[in-house]
Amino acid sequence: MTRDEILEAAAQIFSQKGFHATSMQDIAQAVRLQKASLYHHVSSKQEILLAVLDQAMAMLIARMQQVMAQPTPPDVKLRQAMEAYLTTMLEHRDLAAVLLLEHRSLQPEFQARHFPRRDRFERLWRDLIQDGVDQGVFDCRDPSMSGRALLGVLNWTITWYRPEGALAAETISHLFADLFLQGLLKR
Amino acid sequence: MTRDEILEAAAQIFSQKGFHATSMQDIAQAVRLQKASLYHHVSSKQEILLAVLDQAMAMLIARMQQVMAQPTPPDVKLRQAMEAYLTTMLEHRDLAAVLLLEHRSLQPEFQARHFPRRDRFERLWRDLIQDGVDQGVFDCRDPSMSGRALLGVLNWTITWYRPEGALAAETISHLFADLFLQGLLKR
DNA sequence: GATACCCTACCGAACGGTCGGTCGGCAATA
DNA sequence: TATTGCCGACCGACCGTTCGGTAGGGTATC
Repeated sequence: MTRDEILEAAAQIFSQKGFHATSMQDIAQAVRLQKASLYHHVSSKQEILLAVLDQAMAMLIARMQQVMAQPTPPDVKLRQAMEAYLTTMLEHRDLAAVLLLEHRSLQPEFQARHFPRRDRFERLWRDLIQDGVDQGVFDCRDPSMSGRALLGVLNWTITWYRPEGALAAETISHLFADLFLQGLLKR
Repeated sequence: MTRDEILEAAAQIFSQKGFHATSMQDIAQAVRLQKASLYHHVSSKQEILLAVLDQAMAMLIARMQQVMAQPTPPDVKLRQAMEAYLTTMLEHRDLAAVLLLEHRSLQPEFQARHFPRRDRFERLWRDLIQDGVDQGVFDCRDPSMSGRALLGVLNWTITWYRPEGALAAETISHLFADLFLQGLLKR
């Protein structure tokens, strides 16, 4: 039994029942250990949550920076970023769900460590949109608010997406990208 | 002390700390009662949650049906619906936050009662978009997915909006409506 | 080859504390 | 006298965490 296996199991149960509704007993049972044995690998339940959050952020940041670093036109880059973000999230739904919905269960000292990382990540999106505006490709009154809208569309997906559903992550990301770039109105 | 005051206080604390992190003690303290006294007004903690969810749904449905019932062009109606939804949500942030984020803390029997109502509500949005497509005002490949995107933008607002921020609910709703209808691309 | 030692992984039992919820009774009102 | 609203005391269950101990494999010493 490794620490990573424990984190993975914990993420799965956290994403299903929520952090506070999950007991150390639940996690121990999932990895077929006694709950006392968990403390050989982790120091507290809060530490598990923080580690899961860190893992999720690291994965998303790595995947996004690949896209962001390319010298691509803003509209194409936005499409790529959306696809990268959505596919990564939906491939690791447990991690993503915990990241997006359970961060408020962190104790304050850990939140202080986590929030700056998250803010830096969200700024990537805002900057991407701002670039598009500066280069005359995008037209929008409030780039910061457009960024929030975009993250809303993408993040909310975690609340309704089911892998057995008909649509693949790529398909969804294309539909969302078309909608977000072209708008709903007929032209 | 009335039942409604208890529900209101509970909603506020639920929205702040989450359902499972909130104790009956917390709620009692907020309304300056002893914990035992709460049970004179409500039958269980779960019942409080269900009541709060019901209240939130009822409020949103009432407000939305006013807009939906009008014989207005789909694009205008969509703008109005977005504004109605967002202003109602942000005026009653506690209720809305519990509705959107805590429904999974409901015990299964109560979820079975709640989810159909929520699904019916979400179908209102999808139908509105479908109407727009049928009337040739909207252009979209997958109305159901556009509805999900729209609800994502709107619902996610509850996670970042702070009333002391610069933007009023109406302003935000107008920005989102422009973005959603026209798209981000310059034309 | 036998002995002593240590380390990793694990477990059973128990800790203090908090949880949601119950119960009998008190005081005010009608 | 009956009812309503409230409270103090209490319950069993479960919580996260700690502790002492153990099984087993490696490893250095004799």
